[in-house]
Amino acid sequence: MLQTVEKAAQVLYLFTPERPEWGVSQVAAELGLPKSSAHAFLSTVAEVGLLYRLMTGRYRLGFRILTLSQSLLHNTPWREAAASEMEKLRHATGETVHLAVMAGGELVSVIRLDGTRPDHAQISPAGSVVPSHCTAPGKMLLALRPWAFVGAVLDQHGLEGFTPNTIVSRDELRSELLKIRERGFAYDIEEYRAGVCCVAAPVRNHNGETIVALGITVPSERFHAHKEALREAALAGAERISQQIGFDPDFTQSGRYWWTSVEGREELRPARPIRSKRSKDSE
Amino acid sequence: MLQTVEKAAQVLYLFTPERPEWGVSQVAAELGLPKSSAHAFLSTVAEVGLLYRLMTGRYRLGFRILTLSQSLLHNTPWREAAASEMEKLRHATGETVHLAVMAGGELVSVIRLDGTRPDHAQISPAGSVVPSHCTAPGKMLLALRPWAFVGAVLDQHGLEGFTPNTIVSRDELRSELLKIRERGFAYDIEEYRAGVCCVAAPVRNHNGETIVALGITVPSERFHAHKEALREAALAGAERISQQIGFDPDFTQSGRYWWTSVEGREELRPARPIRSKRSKDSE
DNA sequence: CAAAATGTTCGCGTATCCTGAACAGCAAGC
DNA sequence: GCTTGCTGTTCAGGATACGCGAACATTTTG
Repeated sequence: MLQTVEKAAQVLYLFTPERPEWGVSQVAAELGLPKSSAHAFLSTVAEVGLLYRLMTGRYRLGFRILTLSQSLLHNTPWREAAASEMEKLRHATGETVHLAVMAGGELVSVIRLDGTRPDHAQISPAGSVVPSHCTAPGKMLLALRPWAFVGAVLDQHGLEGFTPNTIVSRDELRSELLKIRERGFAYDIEEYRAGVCCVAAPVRNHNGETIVALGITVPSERFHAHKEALREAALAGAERISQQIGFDPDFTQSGRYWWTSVEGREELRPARPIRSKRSKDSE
Repeated sequence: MLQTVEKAAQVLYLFTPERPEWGVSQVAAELGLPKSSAHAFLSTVAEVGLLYRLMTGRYRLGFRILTLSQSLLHNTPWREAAASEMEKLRHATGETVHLAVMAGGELVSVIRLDGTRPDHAQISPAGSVVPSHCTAPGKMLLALRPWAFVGAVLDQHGLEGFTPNTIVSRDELRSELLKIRERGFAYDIEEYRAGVCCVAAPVRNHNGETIVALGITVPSERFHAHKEALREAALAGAERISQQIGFDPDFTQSGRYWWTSVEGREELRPARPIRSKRSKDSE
């Protein structure tokens, strides 16, 4: 709903570190809009301060972003607690440790700690957006959401293939998610980047809901040599974080459909009774 | 234009560190919208990841903000150069030094360095939004914009009074801005916070345009005792920063109306010839 | 100097958003 | 307990505001 706002967000999200500057025509071409519409969007978003207009008529992100960012970090105290636990995990394993949440159907990295080994896995920095269907934390978080949600995400972002191992079939992904849900952890065996694997474990709050996922990312050879140990480390780490921050009231964030199940039978216990019984678990 | 997007931004800006959580009814009451409209806005903005929906139906900022913030900081290299110069200034004066830009008609603090003296002036942290009509950097930036822009800003945000010294009359503000423009610096004599004064100087790029302002904020007694010295320090500091970062191409940010003048006669030289001759210097 | 690109403006038609009223859960209230 | 206020949510009709295409102004390319 409110497609105008959705499109404005799309425009905003075009501004990445790799491509920080956009003009009207470029935006129009990229999003398939008429130039005049692109102009209206850029102009309006700039007017409210989220973009800044250069003299040339091109645009960059505006400093009002900084304000929102401050507000966000200020009321996310659990970040620090999680970071300190993750530091221990990095020290123990020497590998790259990261924490991610889902936002807007994609995976956003919240904390990244690079491994201490010289050949630690390189992953994208905190704040990055990565697809959810081909990363361990992404699949972990998808697995604990109802299929209706997963379907909506896939409709919107598709199942892009990055390596030969990437799951690009909906059915295959579905059974993978069911398996992950049952086991309680997720693997990514070179599904996003060749030569890089990852294990992810869910961080739960006191209601058993999973909002964020912890991942340990490791170069393939070493990953396969210590698969079980890494998995246990991830699970234990996620568990410790859960205990530390699970009762933080700020941590009860959730999407629209937390409690419903993947299959339709197996059901997650919600914190409070379900209110609307929107059982159109379509597709 | 695009009032839908504007309202969505208004909704987003409600989420401050002091008030990080909002429900549908609260937003509706605050912005004077029907509940259903507030619902649509919150719901849509959450869908794109800029907000996050709690289980209770209340909302918080979403982590997609983090992504934008990363992009912004990544392509704002002049922050570091400015910060190092400001550090020198803090060391020399012992006072609180800050740097601010205008975004969405209000003043956004980009860098804040607390003074080293035990009784240094306390100001709001980086990322904060403060009014522009009653702060020294705000008035400095307004003064270098055409009156049409100033008028639009005042129409939108009004002239709220914070202390007996706050300028609340449009005419009075106008002559104040003209004076500031002529002199090249701005004072704030307890116009925003009682007992606190500030001097601001413009940071210019190589075209002579002013995008950011440097401020030194000081408790009133000490301010009046060293008024001229502080002013010179601010001007010199701003000048050094200008020379360091003035040629950074990222620093040529500008609004819609940079070049036109306050009065209609006196004219700022633009980098490139003026294109649109929108001379509706209304009001 | 010509030509293709840019950002910008304007007006019309229609799709989209805004609204108000009704619904469903929840938390207190005599 | 049942009721009264409060949440968030849904729906459908009517009016507004958005999106489009064409034309303009300017700059950069050839």
